[in-house]
Amino acid sequence: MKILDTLSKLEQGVDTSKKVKIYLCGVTVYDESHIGHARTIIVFDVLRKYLESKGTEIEFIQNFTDVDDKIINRASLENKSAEQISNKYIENYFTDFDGLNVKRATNYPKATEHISDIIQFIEKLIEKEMAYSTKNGVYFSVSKFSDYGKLSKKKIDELQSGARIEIDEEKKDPLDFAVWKLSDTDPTWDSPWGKGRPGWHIECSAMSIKYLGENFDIHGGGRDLIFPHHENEIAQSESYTGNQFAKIWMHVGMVTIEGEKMSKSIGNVKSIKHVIDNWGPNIIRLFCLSGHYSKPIDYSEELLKENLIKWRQVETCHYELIHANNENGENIDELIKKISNDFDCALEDDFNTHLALSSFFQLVKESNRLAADEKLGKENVGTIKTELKRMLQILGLKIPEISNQEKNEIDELIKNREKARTEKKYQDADIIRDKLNEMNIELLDHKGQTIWMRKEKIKAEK
RNA sequence: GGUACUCUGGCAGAACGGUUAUGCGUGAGCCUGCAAAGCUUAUACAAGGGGGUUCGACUCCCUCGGGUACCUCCA
Repeated sequence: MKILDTLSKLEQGVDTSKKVKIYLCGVTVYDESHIGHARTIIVFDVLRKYLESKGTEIEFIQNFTDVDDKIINRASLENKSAEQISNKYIENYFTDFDGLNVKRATNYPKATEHISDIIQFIEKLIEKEMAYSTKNGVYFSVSKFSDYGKLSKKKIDELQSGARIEIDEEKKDPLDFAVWKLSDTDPTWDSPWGKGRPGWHIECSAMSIKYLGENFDIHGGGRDLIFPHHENEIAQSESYTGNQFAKIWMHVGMVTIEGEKMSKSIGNVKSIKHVIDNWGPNIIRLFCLSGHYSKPIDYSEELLKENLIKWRQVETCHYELIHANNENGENIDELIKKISNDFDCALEDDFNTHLALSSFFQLVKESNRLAADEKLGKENVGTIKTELKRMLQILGLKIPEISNQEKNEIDELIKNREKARTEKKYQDADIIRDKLNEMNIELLDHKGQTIWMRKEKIKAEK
């Protein structure tokens, strides 16, 4: 598999013959997760599911930033401890992402649980004279790291002319950033430099190296993290180890809302709760995968609706396959093989989920075409089913299960409707159909048989 | 202002230096007792503006313009 690396700007191969180690910068737990978080996390979810489906072992580490001024502010605002706030939003995170059918990471390390690792990390930076302490805290000395700016393609002298740099007389250079902040406001920890808390970037350096080693395969996150977060991580980590940090930097584009950027001040932040409630997990996942991961994607009713229609086709396909029993099926093994191969090739080539989705929908269309032509024979159903199942699994899409009891009930009602129809009692037949509709069951009248489909209820559809 | 990314038909979104993307939408048809769903078929002949390289550019280069993100410990 090849991934376009932000640092080298080249497509770099991922060695999938051995365990692949991935570190994803997760969320700062001070508020609800939104559709932007969902996109990044879903992209990485599909990446790992694809690699796992190929038999590659994945170690997937995703952090929670649970020390941050935003958390502290929120805590004082709500009269709670920082821990209460972060715990609340961690719990919230899992509710949201379980709801989106995201597989849990191997581990979710938290900054607060790695303070000693962080202190040890900082000590070594000081020892190497890459960091120094002042009366405000410990700072990383940017000028000592000659490659500073290599990820974000920024030049140090240009950065210095930036207007928003805080004036801190204690710092040797305005670009230097805190790795340890001295503070008396909780939460605080003791350190060789005094009571305080870690800076923002240091946790990811310390934790990624702790769990994945000095030189792991993929480091990911949203594009907005390139600077300063990932730039600083590189500076700290490579100073610490003396080696190359992540092999590949993979950054996911932003989600805009109806063409505008998503921001609290505009008030257009779409929480995951909101989007799941309105569209359900499958459509959100399709939406998040509908563009190339590196490019921005625009959240709009129109696009969501388009994905809804596509999802309906998938549902139809699934139920047609369940009921398929035509006598003379068409052999399409070769075609399925090609679609399957195209799907994989798309993902292998810089993880192009949009192209992979077109293969997926091609499979769905092909299957639905055969069903319409009554050529969905018992022999070819197996091939399609297997392939569909494989793709659904990788994409993290799920068609809800139905209990046998419910199935029997449905079959019974359909039988009654068929009876009414043959007797031309159409009013009676329609009453039964309406009743089934209320159970979210739609009927499909084929020539020989009526089949039923449980369509996911989508609030936004009405 | 700087840096990065980006700009393809009504919308979304690909490939490729010379050939139809594809999907949604829209029109027509099939199926149906009627619907719904599904299927078939038709439809866009597009490349932000301007230059250049080339026999030929959507694809390479320059330039102008639009968009998005970031520009530091924190609004």
